[in-house]
Amino acid sequence: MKPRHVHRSEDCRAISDILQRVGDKWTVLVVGMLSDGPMRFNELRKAIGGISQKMLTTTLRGLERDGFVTRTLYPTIPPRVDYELTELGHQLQEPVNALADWARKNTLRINQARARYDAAAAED
Amino acid sequence: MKPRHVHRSEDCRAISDILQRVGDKWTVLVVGMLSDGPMRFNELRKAIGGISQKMLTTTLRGLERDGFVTRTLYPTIPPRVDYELTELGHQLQEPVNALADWARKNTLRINQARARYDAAAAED
DNA sequence: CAGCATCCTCCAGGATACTG
DNA sequence: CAGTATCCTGGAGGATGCTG
Repeated sequence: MKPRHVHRSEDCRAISDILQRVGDKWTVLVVGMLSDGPMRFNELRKAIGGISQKMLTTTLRGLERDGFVTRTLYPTIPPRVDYELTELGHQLQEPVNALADWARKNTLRINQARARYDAAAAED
Repeated sequence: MKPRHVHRSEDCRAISDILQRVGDKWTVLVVGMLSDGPMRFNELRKAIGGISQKMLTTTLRGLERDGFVTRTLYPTIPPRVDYELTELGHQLQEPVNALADWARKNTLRINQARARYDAAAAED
């Protein structure tokens, strides 16, 4: 008696939750950048490009809170802080990359659908 | 010479885009509900529960525009409108479900990490 | 029934300035 | 260098009322 599908409302809400967690503007960018190894704050900032310092801090704190990233402070002068993916953080990348692959493969179809829809909407 | 990883900024932005597209509050709920077959507007509304009529409309229009859903109007009185997943819409579910599975498996670890983080933050 | 129009609230996220 | 503190804006999303 396996559950028929994933369509029960509660299940879908759990899905929605994680997608929203990971679907904000910067989270996957940050995680992606960290997948090769630890990085420092401003190193991340430069590598990502376009992220405000406030949002980088916020995003990193969130990732740290959820156990995706560790923060290591070296109390030198000037201070140095390394961010590194945890095991959980690395695992997260697999399903995210699966979605990314799908996205890459279907970007064209989606854009075509959009163009068609917009053209149809414009002609009346 | 395969691309080393998916960490190029542009790639990650594409990922981020699709995740934001699908990571809004209602999209996956609607898609999930439609995966068994076509549904009418208010049928969806009731099944999902908690969604405002405005957001259901908005979400469905977005899904239609991107080619994930078709809208069929039966000009009866009163009118009847069926929404149905396209092939593309069905395909989308696979990677989304993969992420959902991951989320289900790791919800406990995440919640534990959060509890730990919050406890540590509270004690000073 | 399946919506559009309108108004309102809240917060993600940016800009800027300051600090240990 | 790696942040915190403030202020501000746009847009996601809800509530309500009206209509073909």
